[in-house]
Amino acid sequence: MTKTLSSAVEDYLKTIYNLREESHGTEGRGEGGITTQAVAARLGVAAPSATAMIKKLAGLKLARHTPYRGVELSAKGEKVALEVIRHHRLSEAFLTKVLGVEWDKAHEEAEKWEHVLSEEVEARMAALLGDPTHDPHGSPIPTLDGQVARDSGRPLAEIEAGTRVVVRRVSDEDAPLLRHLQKVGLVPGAEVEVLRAVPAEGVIQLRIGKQRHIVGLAPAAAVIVEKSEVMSDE
Amino acid sequence: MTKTLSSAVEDYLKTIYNLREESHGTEGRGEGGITTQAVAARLGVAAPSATAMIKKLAGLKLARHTPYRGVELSAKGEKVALEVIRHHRLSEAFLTKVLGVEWDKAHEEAEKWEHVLSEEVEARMAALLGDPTHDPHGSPIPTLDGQVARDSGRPLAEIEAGTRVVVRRVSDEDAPLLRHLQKVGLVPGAEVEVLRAVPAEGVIQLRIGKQRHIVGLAPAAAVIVEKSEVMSDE
DNA sequence: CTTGTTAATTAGACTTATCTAAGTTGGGGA
DNA sequence: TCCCCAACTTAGATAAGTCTAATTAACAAG
Repeated sequence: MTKTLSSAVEDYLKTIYNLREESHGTEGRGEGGITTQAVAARLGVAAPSATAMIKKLAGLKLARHTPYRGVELSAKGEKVALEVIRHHRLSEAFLTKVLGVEWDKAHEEAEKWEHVLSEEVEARMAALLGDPTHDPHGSPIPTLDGQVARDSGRPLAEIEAGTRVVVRRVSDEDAPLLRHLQKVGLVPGAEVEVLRAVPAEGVIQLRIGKQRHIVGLAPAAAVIVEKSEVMSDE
Repeated sequence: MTKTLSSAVEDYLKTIYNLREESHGTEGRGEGGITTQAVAARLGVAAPSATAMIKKLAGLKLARHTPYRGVELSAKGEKVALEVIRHHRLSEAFLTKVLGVEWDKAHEEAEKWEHVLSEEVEARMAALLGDPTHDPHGSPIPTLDGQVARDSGRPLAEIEAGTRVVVRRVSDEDAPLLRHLQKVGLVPGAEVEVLRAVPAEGVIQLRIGKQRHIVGLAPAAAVIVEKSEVMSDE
């Protein structure tokens, strides 16, 4: 019944899930769901490859496909996607916390680990880490039964000047970007004040901790923050 | 230059290397090297699949192939094989020591891990484990520069009655066998006395530690032991 | 309501690794 | 020496996943 799925299938499911999450601020979605080209671009494959795989996923009842309209995961597909994402994020946490791998390298390593973790090893990793709820980049780790903490927050790039915020999570896709963010201190938990936005230059001025930094809008869009008026429980 | 090799290629190289090691007590070797069918059998593939891959390895200069005569690794092929085996045995050690995975399950997990470990993660695992020289089954872990401690020893099945030996290593291929060996205490380091061989019944009587056991010749062939007259340095 | 552009799909080919079925080859036994 | 058989290789097919080139669909702009 639980036939083993190929890594390729797992990668597509994960990608479609992630794109759906991200696109709640619209982009890359038709009404049917996620765009073929968005999937292809994220995975670095040609569009026809994505079409072919999407049709395969539909055949496996892991997704629904409306030709020319987009793709959407079925409940079954979402379940598999969440398992893969759990493996990925647990691996990232394990790689950084236990093995001391750098932040920016953990993602690509986890990209490989996520496909080879048995349920048993996954459970042991989780236990060893104390059942973490978030990975090192601040993304929530789905639970065994598929629950995902849905964090609120907005991209740092959209915050009005004069606001004080705290960093919740950063995108883990881009290693050079990640190194930059780490260097300036834009890591989960950091306290930040938006001093001034300079749209003409495409940059914003920030106070990060006690330091002042100027960062571009692109990196700032990859940083999800939350207002820090109320001293929250963290 | 260092083009990435497929898992399949890595598996064949590892298998040819392992068969060569084991066949120093002859079997499965033609003079040219390792037999096609030995490779096919070990990997669980049909003979033509092995032929095809062996020809591919020869084309990649990873092995020499004399048709109808057998295959032998080149220096380059052996180097790759040793890297894969290092990954495999480090993973076994890591899985049992750090994650607490059972002896008999570690092998199949490592079978997957060996193909996804980056050099960096490998190094960190090795450091965390204190640069172990042997895996949990007693097999030597090749060093980074390709040195392998060549342990002496003979199969327990061939030891004369009345001899006292110490277990050096056991084959890691077969999980049920491994569980059996663990149950009776035939693990690396165990002290054993061969009490009597009963060839007619295909069994031998042993004293393992303070317990007496009767084990079959098949399991006994998978256990490599060394005479323990001289109290060695371990 | 036609048209043009962009996205999506189909068509057809290639790669890797596998299989079964059908030849070959090498070496031992009569 | 000849023959036979097991082992090996060749031939041809299949399955996954990818690609480029060509076609088709959606839809916004005239």
